[in-house]
Amino acid sequence: MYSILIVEDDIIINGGIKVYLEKQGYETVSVYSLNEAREKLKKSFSLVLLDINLPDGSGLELCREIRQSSELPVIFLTANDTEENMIEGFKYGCDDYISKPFSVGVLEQRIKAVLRRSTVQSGNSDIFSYKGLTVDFKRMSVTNEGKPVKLSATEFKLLKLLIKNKGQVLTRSILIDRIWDCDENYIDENTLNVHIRRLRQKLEPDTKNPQYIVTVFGIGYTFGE
Amino acid sequence: MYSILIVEDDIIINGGIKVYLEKQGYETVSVYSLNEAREKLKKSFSLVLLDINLPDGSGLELCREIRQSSELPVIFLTANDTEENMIEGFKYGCDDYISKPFSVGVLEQRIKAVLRRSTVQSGNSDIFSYKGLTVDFKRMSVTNEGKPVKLSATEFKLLKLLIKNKGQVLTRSILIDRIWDCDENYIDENTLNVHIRRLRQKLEPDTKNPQYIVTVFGIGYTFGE
DNA sequence: ATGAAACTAAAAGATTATTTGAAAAAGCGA
DNA sequence: TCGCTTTTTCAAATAATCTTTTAGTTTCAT
Repeated sequence: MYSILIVEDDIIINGGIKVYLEKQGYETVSVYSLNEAREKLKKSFSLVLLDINLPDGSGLELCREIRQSSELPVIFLTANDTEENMIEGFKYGCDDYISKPFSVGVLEQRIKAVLRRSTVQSGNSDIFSYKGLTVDFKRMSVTNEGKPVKLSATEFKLLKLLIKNKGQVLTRSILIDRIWDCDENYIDENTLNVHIRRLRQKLEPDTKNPQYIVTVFGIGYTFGE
Repeated sequence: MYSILIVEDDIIINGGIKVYLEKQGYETVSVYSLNEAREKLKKSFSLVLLDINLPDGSGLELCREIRQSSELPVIFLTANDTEENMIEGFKYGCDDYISKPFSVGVLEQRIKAVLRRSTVQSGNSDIFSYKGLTVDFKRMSVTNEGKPVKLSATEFKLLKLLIKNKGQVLTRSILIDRIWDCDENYIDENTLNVHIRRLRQKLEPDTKNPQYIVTVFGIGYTFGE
């Protein structure tokens, strides 16, 4: 369950976003000023929607404060080009911005995308799990549907690379580069394919329909989805 | 922190640029040939300074390769009018060129300008959305009305090209040039039509009335409106 | 109404992935 | 170190998927 803080002084817009997002299954909290936002931010959220122009200051300010202590994703709501330029100029680490007026559908897409990215980044934890698969990077152990799985060093490296870049498609050449320390004497692409195959045999319940290691035809592989 | 790849076979010039830019706070990597550049480009850079005449080929060649997968800004270093003319035919949104001999100060100004332009133009994120369509260029994923859509490599390339040039009409010959490595053995225009058709089948709610990929009769295609 | 341009559908052609098996290399314990 | 096991690599056959061509149909501008 994701929780979203909506910081927007326009009551109509704020309410509109709130109603829509809640209908989509998000938890939301609406505030209308920087100070209220600061207060609420003592609790934790998955994401902040942040207006730039607020009655008691600029959203940019708040974004900077947030960045000082966390990686909480921020999406700015901008009213015009000037504000967009401000964002560019300030280079505050915002994750995205969206220009008013916007359709709630588009907003939701952006939110999803940002959340997806941010949960990927949180992949610096030592233990990863997805569906029946659990990988402990520190202990280098993998379990699938509760059962331990033995992987070779290369297989583990490959799986780790895919997981750490979950959501992104990794081309074969990138995978090869990263697994076989850059410019080792040339490695055949098929070698990679074979390693993928063995990983699949060990992990996938149905090899013909992989849910973990997915082929992107003509490009490479990606984890999940 | 910006990182700049310097591709220039003249050791003196290359070194001079490197020293100056590093003093200005840029990270730089120097290479002296196309092949070295290709190797380094597996890592990411903010900008490429690219000589035209290189021992193992033309910088234009490399630029084209870069363009196939990204909008990484390129500034050409040209030695004479002939080279400048060659570039004109080549130019793309975020490219620029500078004629030798140049002062490093001028070079830095250009670099700043290009970087500014590229971060503004390339927009706020890798995510594009319009009506029900969302394209995540980094993830290479597309969703339509919330549902994921699987595109082939060519289809994705085509869609990306149209979206990145939203607002202008792309002629068939330009599309073909950019998608099929320029002077591949001649590609039939109908091939392109067929790819467009498949994209439409996958994306358009009503194929007869396309809202995303719009035909401009007698000329080519354009994205949206 | 006409010819040129664009679209469609389906088959042929070309690429790219997967699978398999076997040889080479690397690890490992005695 | 030797022989054994495991892992990795490569090559070739098969399978899956994508691309291009062809040919017929529709749409468009004049």
